[in-house]
Amino acid sequence: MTTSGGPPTVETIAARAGVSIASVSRVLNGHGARPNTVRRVEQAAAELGYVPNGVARSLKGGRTRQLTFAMPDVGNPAYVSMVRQIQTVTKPLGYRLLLHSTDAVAEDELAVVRSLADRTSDGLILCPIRVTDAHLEVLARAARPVVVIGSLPDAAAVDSVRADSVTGTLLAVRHLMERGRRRIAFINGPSDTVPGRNRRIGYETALCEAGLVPDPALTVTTDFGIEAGALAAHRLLDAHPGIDAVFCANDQLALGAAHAAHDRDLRIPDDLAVVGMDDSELARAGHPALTSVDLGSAERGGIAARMLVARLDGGRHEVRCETVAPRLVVRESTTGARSRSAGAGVAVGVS
Amino acid sequence: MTTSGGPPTVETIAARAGVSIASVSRVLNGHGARPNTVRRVEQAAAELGYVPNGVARSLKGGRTRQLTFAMPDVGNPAYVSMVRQIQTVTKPLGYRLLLHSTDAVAEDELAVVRSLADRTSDGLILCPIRVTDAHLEVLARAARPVVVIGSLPDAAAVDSVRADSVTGTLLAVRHLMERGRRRIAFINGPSDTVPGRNRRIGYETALCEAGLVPDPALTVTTDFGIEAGALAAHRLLDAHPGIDAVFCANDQLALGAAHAAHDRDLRIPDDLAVVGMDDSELARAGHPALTSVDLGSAERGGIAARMLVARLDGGRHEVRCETVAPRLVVRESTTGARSRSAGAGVAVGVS
DNA sequence: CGGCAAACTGTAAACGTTTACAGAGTGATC
DNA sequence: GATCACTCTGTAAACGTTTACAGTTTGCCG
Repeated sequence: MTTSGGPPTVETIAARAGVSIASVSRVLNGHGARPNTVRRVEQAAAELGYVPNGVARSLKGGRTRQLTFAMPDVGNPAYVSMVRQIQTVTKPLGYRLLLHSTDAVAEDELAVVRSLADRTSDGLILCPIRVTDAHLEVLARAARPVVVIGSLPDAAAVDSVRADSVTGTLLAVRHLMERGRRRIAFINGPSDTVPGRNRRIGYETALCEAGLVPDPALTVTTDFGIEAGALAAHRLLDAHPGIDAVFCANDQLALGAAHAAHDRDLRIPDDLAVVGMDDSELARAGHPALTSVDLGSAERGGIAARMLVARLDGGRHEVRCETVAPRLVVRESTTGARSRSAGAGVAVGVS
Repeated sequence: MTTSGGPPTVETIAARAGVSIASVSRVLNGHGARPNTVRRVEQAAAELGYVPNGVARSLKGGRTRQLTFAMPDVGNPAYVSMVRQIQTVTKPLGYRLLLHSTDAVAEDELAVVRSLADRTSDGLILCPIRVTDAHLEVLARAARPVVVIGSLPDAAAVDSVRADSVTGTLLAVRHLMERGRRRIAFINGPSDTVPGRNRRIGYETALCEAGLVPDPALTVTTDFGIEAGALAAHRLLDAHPGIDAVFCANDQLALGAAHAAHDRDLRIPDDLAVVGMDDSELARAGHPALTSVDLGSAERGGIAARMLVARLDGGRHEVRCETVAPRLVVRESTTGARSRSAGAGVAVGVS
């Protein structure tokens, strides 16, 4: 029996309205009750400012209406886009979002999947930095539904939605070649990841299909960041002054490369064309604005959220794997046209 | 009695270990137990992969170890900085973070404070867009501790941490005047907010203390955004070609102003100096890099998190209100010096 | 060996809500 | 008036964990 010291409970309301706790629950949840019972319960609840205890509801109902989004670093604009879209999908359905930064630590990714067993979250959307055997094992035994944003082996019985970095990179490098570029360098991010490898595949494929032989000296690998991109570009331009374009693994690196070009009095794109990836706000920040590959971060977030909600709604459908097609958003860093609508860009996609 | 269909419970472990459910709880929570009891319980728990139900723990223990962070828009880099710092403080203490975007809707802000009454969150950090009487009323009756990031009236019995937009704006405008600028325009963001008003106060104060009379025509108000900043700058420069500097309410607006200057073949900073606010990554994205006021977003997030945790640890101390001092990070958009470390900047603060 | 204190253990209740099920009430039909 | 079907209501139990309290066990000391 509750004491009078804490917030009102169904028992407090029942006593005040002169009905049972079951009637209180029925009235407040819209089940059958006589008009007189409804009136008395609603009046008592309003007078006492009764708010049902959500934890107790979760325990009895077997779900919390909370979803977890686990990603490497919320500071990365791609994940911010996903957060926004996940909330756009799930908030109207009454879900709350728990945010979990794994700090790109694989063990933390495993731990968050395992923590589903404590029942405080109804489901999980996970962006792993890479997928190991350990990932596949904990995912197979996850206590609640999981959707992975990223590539999974075909045998993995987990819903997933992924980007297509290969095609995105192909779009970018082809675009550069259509514009006459022949000495195209590549500044890759961390490459011991699926996207890192796919970018390299796309880069080399685009060169090969144009009859060019990829020169390993024109590829450098670095951590993400504006300064890191500038350093990498300086290194490339020091060693290979003839480079006429550079494709970068994200917009931060591309901005850094653009800064390096400016420092060397190279005009963009006349002397050096620059392409980024992710089409974040950073792509529109510089001058000229960056041509950038939009990998559909927000779209992936939205699809993942809808997949997860479908699973939670009792869906027992086949394992789903969707790929979001990339788009090349063309701006002045490759076209050179200067106008008042500098940041808008023209999108080129695969359809 | 639990059925055998769901995950193992304390009762399942107790039956397997041949002890009571109380002994299971005691062993797994490190309370007194005989070695033999410990061994049998731990073995049974390990064999069955037992994970305690977090929701049941929360109900019995009266707390969830979840904190809510409510802010207008996670897409704003200032709030991303806060999220990261809040997690840095709270995650090692075992707290999970619920993220709530209010979409700058005041009624949603009120609703999230009220939702504390459902007990699913132990506390709240709230970034209101403005503080109305309704805010003060729901905050006064909040069912769990709240810390506000923003300015509150002195009479509000709520912990808070705020920026000092007045001083930050003073720093920026003084810096421009120290560099000989006399026609300083001001592109403000939404001004029906406390920060919006404080920026205007700081701008006008700085001009007055230099013996200048603020010209209302040199101040425009706009929504945030790169494109919005460019439009505002074009309007200002069309009407007042003699402007030699522009101070902007955030880095997006400042980038837009810089684009407008480039479009008009105005050199930065020779013809037009530009200063932004927030010192986000955007400030380092353009060329030249922006001088920007760092209002200490991350620091405010960290302080708010520590205030909230102190309250949750039973603290009954006086209401706290802290102000984070701003710093001016000086870069090439006002100094003009071009170098290889283009994005680093030099910080000027109040100490 | 007996007494005492400390440690351990199991039973019952609590946390707050929802709902199955049995019983009571009501209205319609024969 | 009796019967049947439907609606409403209250009691008890469930959800899974923690812990107060009474009883039992163990070890030490005289």
